[in-house]
Amino acid sequence: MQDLIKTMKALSDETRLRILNVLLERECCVCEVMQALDISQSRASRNLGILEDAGFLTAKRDGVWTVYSVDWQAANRYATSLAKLLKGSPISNGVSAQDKERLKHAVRVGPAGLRK
Amino acid sequence: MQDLIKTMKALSDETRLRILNVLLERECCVCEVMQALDISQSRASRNLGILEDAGFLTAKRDGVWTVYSVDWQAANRYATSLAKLLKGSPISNGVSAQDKERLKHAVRVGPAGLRK
DNA sequence: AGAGTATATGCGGGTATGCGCATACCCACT
DNA sequence: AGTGGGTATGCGCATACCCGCATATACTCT
Repeated sequence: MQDLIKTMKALSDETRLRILNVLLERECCVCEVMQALDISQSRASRNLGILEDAGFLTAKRDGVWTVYSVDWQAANRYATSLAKLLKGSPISNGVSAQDKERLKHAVRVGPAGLRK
Repeated sequence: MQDLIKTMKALSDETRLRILNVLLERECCVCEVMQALDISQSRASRNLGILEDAGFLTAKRDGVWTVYSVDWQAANRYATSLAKLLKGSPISNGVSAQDKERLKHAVRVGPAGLRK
């Protein structure tokens, strides 16, 4: 579940969505991204790093440049797994299983009702 | 693009993913969710509201209870649009279009290089 | 109307996030 | 080795987020 959260967090920022949008066009080094989005160098670098850490991008060194490109395979994996989630397949996870177990015994009374 | 960000933000929280997971099982009122996840009432209510605002849930009043259920149609819409995004279809948006335009003129030089 | 219960929300505090600035790091070239 | 340019990162600040507590609101029943 933590991986899924990291994935979603990576996609819930405008800068990073714009980066992804640009990288879908073609692979870029940091300085190209900063020019395309008209943002600072540290901002570009950091957000590229976050997207890479989340698994959406791969980085390769090309001399002085670090070239980032979309990891299509991983992106597809995320897309399909998320689609599956939203179409009804529940999260297979320890915590989630506990939740569902407790749900079986849950009744329509709130905190006050339970206090009795 | 702001909608997409809101959608992703809604999914980037453990509590909300657990709620979604439980609601995929069956529709629930607030007090059932708080029991299933063993969380406080305000926490359950607030996060249910966030998921509803993002479009994943619909709420209907049933007497004292507010019953939340997954909006399958909307969820499917999100799933497919995200899948499309990750499979290469760029974001159609004013800002993103500007970015791509600037990308055409971007070159492999950084801030120092541009200063010259 | 009044009491009781379920849900929503204002408020304050702790934590996480995103950014710019400055600087460290890394690589190529001389 | 030293210099220059591209990239990563520590730090501090402003802001956003999440939560619990207390309270307000909504609904039902007597």
